[in-house]
Amino acid sequence: MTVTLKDIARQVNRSVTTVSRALHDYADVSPETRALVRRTAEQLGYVPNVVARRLQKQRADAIGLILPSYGPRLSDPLFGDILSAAADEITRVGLDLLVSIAHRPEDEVELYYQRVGERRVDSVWVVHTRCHDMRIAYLLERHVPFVASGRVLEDWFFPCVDIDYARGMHSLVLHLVQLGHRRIAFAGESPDFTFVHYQREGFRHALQEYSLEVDEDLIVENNPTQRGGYDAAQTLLSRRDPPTAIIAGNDLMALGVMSAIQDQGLEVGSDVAVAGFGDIPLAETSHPTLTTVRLPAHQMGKLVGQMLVMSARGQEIPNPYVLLQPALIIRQSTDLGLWL
Amino acid sequence: MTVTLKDIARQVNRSVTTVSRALHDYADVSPETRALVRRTAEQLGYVPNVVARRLQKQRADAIGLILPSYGPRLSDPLFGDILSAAADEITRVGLDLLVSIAHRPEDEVELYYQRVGERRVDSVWVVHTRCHDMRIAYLLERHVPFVASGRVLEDWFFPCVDIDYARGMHSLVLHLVQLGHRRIAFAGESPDFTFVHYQREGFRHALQEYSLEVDEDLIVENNPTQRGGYDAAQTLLSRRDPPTAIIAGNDLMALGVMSAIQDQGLEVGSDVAVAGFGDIPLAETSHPTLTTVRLPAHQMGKLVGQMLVMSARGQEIPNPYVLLQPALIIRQSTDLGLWL
DNA sequence: CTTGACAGCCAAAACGTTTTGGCTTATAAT
DNA sequence: ATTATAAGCCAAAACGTTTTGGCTGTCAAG
Repeated sequence: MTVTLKDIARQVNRSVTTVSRALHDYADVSPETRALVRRTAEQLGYVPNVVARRLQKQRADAIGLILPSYGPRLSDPLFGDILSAAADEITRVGLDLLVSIAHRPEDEVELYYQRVGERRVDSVWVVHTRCHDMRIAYLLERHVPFVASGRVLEDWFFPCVDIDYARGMHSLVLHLVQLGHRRIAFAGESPDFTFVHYQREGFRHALQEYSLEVDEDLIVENNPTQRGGYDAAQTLLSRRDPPTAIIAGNDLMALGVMSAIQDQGLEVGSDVAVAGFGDIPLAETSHPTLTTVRLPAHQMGKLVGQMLVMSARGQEIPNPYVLLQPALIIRQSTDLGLWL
Repeated sequence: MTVTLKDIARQVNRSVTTVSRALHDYADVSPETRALVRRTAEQLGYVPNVVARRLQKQRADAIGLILPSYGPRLSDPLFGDILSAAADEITRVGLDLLVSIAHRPEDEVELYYQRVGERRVDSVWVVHTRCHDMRIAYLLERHVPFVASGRVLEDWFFPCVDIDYARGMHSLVLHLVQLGHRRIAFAGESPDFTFVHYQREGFRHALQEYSLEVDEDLIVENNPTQRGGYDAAQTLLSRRDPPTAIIAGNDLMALGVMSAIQDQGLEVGSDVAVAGFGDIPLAETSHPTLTTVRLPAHQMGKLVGQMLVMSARGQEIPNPYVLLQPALIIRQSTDLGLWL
C-alpha cells in the first residue's frame, strides 16, 4: 500500500541504510546509486513517514498554539493576520502548527503541559499575555521552550515580541493635545492584560508630559467589543464634566464609542474626538473614518513565527526581545477638517 | 530525563508489556500489579509518547486544515466561530488540528497530498468549496478521508455539512416582497463559490415564485468586503431604474451597501432596504441595525468537527450529508418601523 | 492422578526512520 | 609486498509504544 524505504531498498538491491543516506545526500553513496535511488523513490511515489522520523529524531516538529475560547477571539481581525503570518513561517519550514482550544484558564495551563509532555509539540506560542501570567511562570519553571506575543511585568527572560502600545498611546495623546483637547478619556479592556497596562501607562505619562491633570475617573474599563465601547462612552458622557476626546483600546470599541456619541445627538470629531487601536479594515470605512494606531500585525506574526521555529529547533534566538513600533493614522474622527 | 514504559517496568519489576497492558486496563493483569503500575506511573510523572504510539498504531491522530491565504479570511467572524467549534470537538478527543497556509490554489492541492502522504494527518477539512472543486475531485480520487464544509454541484458522495443558503435567501426575498419591494438586487461574491451559487439560485427562484421579473442586471458580483459592497451598491444605484432593496452576500458587504446609500443622501430602510447574510456582531450595532440571515456557525463547526473525528478514525459517518437551516433576523435596515 | 481452564505474566516483533560503527574492496603510497 | 587511505556499502541498534502468541503455575473437575 504505502511505500517505505524498505520497498525502495528491495527494488534497487541496496540496504535501507544506503537508501536513506542516498536520499539525504550523504557523501558515502556513489553518484550512480544516489541517482538510482532517487529515480526509484520518485517512480514508486515514496513519501517519508514523518511520524517514524519524529520518533527517531526525538522531535515533534510541531508548535502548539492554545487558544483561550474565553479570551482573544479568533475573529479579532488583527489576530487573524498575526496567526496567518506566523502559520506561514512555521509551515514553510515543514513544521506543524497545532491549534487547541481551552475553555478555562486552568485547562489552558494543563493543556500546555500535556502537549509538551506527550511530545506533541517542541515549543509553544503564548498569546495575549497578562501582566502576571501564570502560563509563562509555568513554562519557565518546566523549561518548556516557548515564544510569547506580549510582555509580562516581571523581569523574566524569555523570547517575546510585543508592540509599543505606550508609544502608540503617546502619539495619540500628542495629536489630541495639539488639537486643543484638555479632557481626554481612555476606555480599554481589563488592565490585567499587559497591553492594556501599557496603554494606560502611556496614557498617564503622556498627559503628565503635556501638563494635563490625570483624572482617574476618565480611565474606564469595559469589554473589548463594540458594545463595550458603547457602554463605556455612555458612562463617560453622562458625567457632569464629560471628556472632549475618547481613546478606545481597540477599533471595535472605538466604533461603539462613535455610536454612543451619535446616539446622544453629538457629532464625532467636532463635539467629541474618537480614536482607537488596530487599524482594522472597518476603521477606514466607518462614518466618520476612524483615527487609530496601526498595529503591525503581519510583521508581528512573521517575527513570532520565525522565533518559534528557532525555539522548536533548540536554536539560540539571536534577538529574543523585540518591540515593534506602531504608526498613528489620522482620520476624520479626530480631525473634522478631513471631511471630504 | 523523560519517563518511559521501560522506566516504570524496571521500577515495578515487571515487563514493559505488562506495564503497557496495566495502563490500558487489560484483563490479564492482576489488580495488585495494575495498582502498583498506576501508582508508579503517577509518581514518576509518566506521560505517554504520542509519536511512538502513532507509529505503532499507524495513525497520525491528527486532522489537517489548509487555509487559503487568498480566500476566506481567517478574520471572517463566522469562520472564526466555525473553526473554534470544530477545533474544540477535535482536540476534545485527543486528536490534533494542524493548520497550514496555502498561497496559491495549486499549492493548496499539493499541500493536501503532502500532509496525507507524510502521514501527518488522517483526514482533512476542506473549507469554502467551489461549485466544481478540484480539491474534492483530487481527494476523492486518492481516497483521502475528508469532510467538506460546503457542497459541490457534482453528484459526488462525500461527507459534507452546508447551510441552506437558498432557503435563507428565499425567506429574505419573501420578507422584502411583503414589504412591497418589487425591484430587488443581489450583490454577492463570485458565483464560483458554491454558497454564492445557491444564494443566486435561491434569489431567482424566490423572485419567480412571487411573480417578479428576474433582471440579471440586478445580480452583481464584487469582493466580499465592505469596499466590495460599497462599490456594488454604487453601480446598482446609478442605474436609471435602481432597485428599492439590496441583498448582500454577507454582512460586511451589507454594511458597505448601507454606506453607499447614505453617501448618496438616501435613507437606508425607507429609500432602499438592505439585508445581509451572517449576523455578525456588527449587524446588531450598525446604524440602522441590519436585517440578516443568521448562519448557524457554531453548530456547523461542531458538526464538521464530529464528522472529522469519525473520518479520521476510519469510522462510518452515520449522517454524512447535513444541511443546516438559517434564520431570518429582521432589523431596521429593511423595516423602519423598528426604529426605536 | 489426569485433564482442562484460567490467571498472570512476558519475549519478541512490529511500526519506519536515522545513526553508529564497522566491513569490504580498490587504489595509492611506502 | 606491505601498508595506509578512501570509496561505497550495510547490519544492527535505537526511538517508545502496542500486539501477538505463548509460557508457567494453580486450582477445580473428572
